[in-house]
Amino acid sequence: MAVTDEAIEKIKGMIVSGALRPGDRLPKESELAAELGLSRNSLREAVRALSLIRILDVRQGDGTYVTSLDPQLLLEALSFVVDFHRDDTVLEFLAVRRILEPAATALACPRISDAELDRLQAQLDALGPEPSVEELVACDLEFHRGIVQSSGNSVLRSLLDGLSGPTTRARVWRGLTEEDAVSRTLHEHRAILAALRDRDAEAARSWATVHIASVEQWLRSTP
Amino acid sequence: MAVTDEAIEKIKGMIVSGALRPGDRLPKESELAAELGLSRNSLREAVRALSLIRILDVRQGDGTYVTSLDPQLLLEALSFVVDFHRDDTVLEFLAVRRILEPAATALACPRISDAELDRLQAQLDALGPEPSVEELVACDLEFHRGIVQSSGNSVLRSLLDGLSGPTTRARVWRGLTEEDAVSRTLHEHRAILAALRDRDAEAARSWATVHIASVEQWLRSTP
DNA sequence: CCGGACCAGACATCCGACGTATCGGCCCCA
DNA sequence: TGGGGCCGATACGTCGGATGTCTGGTCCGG
Repeated sequence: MAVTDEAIEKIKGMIVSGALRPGDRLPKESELAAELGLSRNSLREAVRALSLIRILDVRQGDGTYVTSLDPQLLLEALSFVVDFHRDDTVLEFLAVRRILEPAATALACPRISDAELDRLQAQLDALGPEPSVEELVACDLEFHRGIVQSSGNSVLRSLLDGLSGPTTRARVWRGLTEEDAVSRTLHEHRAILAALRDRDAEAARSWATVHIASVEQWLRSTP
Repeated sequence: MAVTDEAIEKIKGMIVSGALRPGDRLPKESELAAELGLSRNSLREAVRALSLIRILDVRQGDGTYVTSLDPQLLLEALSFVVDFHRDDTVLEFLAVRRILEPAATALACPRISDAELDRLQAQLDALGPEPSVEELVACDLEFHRGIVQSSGNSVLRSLLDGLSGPTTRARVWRGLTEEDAVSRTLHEHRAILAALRDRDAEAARSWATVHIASVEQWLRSTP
């Protein structure tokens, strides 16, 4: 195995074993390189790789630190990876969202605060009559994120965040600019909010399912 | 932004835009470095980072290639990331599995082949009366993987694979060595198989839920 | 006491050289 | 002529050192 890969494994080992804990500072590059028995250049490759997936946080002029290792932070890397997927797998991603999102909505039902419901409602109302694709994407993202956030499961939240990042959503909405599709989707958003307000978990779950399924069906019918 | 990060973005852009397609070979390091306007060392850091998450595949003496970009391959990186999570989030991961796994089992119900069912059955039967933790983990992993594989959704498959990798599962099973917990879990495996054989999706889904919930409950009751 | 200049430390980037694995063509030997 | 091994070209792997740039803390003057 290459020395760089060894270094990645060793650093991973130090973190997993607890020798390095979240927030800890690593020895400076030259020392760590000597310690692991490789050159500073090769070590930098390892550090850079771990930095890309948010395991390490390097600050020029300061030092290299272990991140908080929060699920949110780590799964954020998922978003980066998802961006590489080709359009032909968007339906598979949507199918997974169709599983997770209703469940998340049901989980959020008894937990979401009235203030948050008000905020989401206001956000829907703020959308003008002729929204741009960018506005739709941002609104859609914020709406679902707000609900999932209230599910109380940070792994679930990060996963859905990553799976339906800006790229994926933009792909979907780009195809949804037809008038009726947009208005129907926004209507479904309102229905989900109403069910949450009634604390009716089963209705909220069903509306979430219907919402995703309708998007799915729309995508399937238009090549 | 650092030149290396720029390089990562540029290479990502080349792939997402279609200029580089799966299987394509990149220009050699020195050329690509000149093209992107940075040194070979810095470029190597970018390539190494993208290689860690399976976007690129570097072969010494040959060249650097874009991977197949299959969902399976890309989400495989998820497993690496998940390994870093601390034990206190294992319940959140399990909660997500509890959502995904029953759905995957239901999806697999009409699709899984008799041959695959036989294979999984044989594997369960092959487990001795005093299995080691390693054997239990391997068996558990293969059982669920076999079912999820038959769901027909490669994103779902990869996601569950990544979420419940060896590390996570080992953590769970390490706490499950008590006699009755093991036998009960294995019994649930058999029940899931039986439901699949009957092509009873609702029963299969419920057994899968019960299966995960019981593990969850067990973990929750033992600090 | 406060603010700005200064300085040491640590990461960022680059260069050039050498090691090593791979591939493919050339040559030799049946 | 067909096959197999040798060998060099090619490209990644690793290294050491030099220099730039940024950050944080210290020290001094107002």
